[in-house]
Amino acid sequence: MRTVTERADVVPVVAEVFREHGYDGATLARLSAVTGLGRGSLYHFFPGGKAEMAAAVLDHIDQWFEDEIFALLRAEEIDADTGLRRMIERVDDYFRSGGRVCLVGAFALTDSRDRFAARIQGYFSAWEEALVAALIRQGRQRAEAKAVAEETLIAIQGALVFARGVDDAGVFQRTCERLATRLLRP
Amino acid sequence: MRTVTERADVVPVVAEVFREHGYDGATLARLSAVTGLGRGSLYHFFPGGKAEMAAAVLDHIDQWFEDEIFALLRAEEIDADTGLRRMIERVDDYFRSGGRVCLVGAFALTDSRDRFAARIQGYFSAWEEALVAALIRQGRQRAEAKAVAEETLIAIQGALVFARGVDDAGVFQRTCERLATRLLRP
DNA sequence: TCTAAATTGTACCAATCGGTAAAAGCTAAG
DNA sequence: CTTAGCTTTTACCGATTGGTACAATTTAGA
Repeated sequence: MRTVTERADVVPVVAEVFREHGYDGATLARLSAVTGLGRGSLYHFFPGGKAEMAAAVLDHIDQWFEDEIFALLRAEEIDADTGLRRMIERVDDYFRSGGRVCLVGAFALTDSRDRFAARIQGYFSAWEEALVAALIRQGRQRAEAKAVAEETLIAIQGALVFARGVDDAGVFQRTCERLATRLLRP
Repeated sequence: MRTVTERADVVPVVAEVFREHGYDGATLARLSAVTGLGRGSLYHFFPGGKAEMAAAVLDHIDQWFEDEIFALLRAEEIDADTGLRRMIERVDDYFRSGGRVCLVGAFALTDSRDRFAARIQGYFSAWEEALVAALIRQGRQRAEAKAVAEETLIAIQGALVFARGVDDAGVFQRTCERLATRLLRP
């Protein structure tokens, strides 16, 4: 091991601070405390400060979804239904059945959206396009596929907000079940 | 007029600051600037400071939805379908077709939820219950009504997040149209 | 018009904000 | 063992944070 701490190691833990507190609520003091790194070390890894940390977190999330979900939906060697079923499973797992919030969705709601507009838009668009591809491979018309994909992403984001609002994990699980019956061909 | 400025006058303008910037992003400097009131005046109307302002805003929103939407859904003298149609119209109007965000939803996503958990939960529950009442009056089974109501609130919240994320007002309008066909009896 | 209360402006507070500089410590290659 | 470069610590910066105290002002009722 060349270094005790690597930038790659600190990104996921920094991500949870942004996820739970939002951009403004993620103070350097908290980021420092939770990573165990002093301000100096933090600025060594992220010379751009808070903004660069948040950008790195968004890139990290993008990459995770690309590898674990989008690729699955696009892969020709995987049955479309199988890909869609796995997407739902992994999404349910990733968001801990609604116990975890979508960092990108949370950023989209406040004025932190303006700062990271391109990354936020990229996340949603990439997901939507991958979903459309799978739905078309399933045999659907492009128009129907686009509508279903949009509905799906809306349901996931909405379920995360609603589940947190009423503090009920059941909301997200019921949504995942509904999505399964709506997405999978009978 | 007894006073030039009343607490009731400042709540709506303060609300927009919380809506656009979130709880942490709504600084006293901004609240003071946008209301035209100095810190002293702000603390005269809201001795509890920022937390009391946010609480007042949440109460104000609660009241608006109660008067303009929930009452409509519960009123026995109004046809259930009519009430549901008007709800969709007023929601579309209130959220400016997705150009405006749900303050309660935004609060639910960060740790500001803990501070205002009861009010946030109350907002969502009241809406859901009013919706269920209208759907039952429409002739649906309670179980189906609950499922449709939950789906509806999820769709609204999700559409607001998604619309802002991809910066496309069309998202919210399409969602409203979908809701109309799903909620109204043919 | 006088007075008491409601309202506002000014000045201030400690704490924390994001960010910086540079010395000190550590690691791995030569 | 030296050295060069990565990493961390420590101390610090000015600006801004939420909040307070209180005098000055305005208002409404007698």
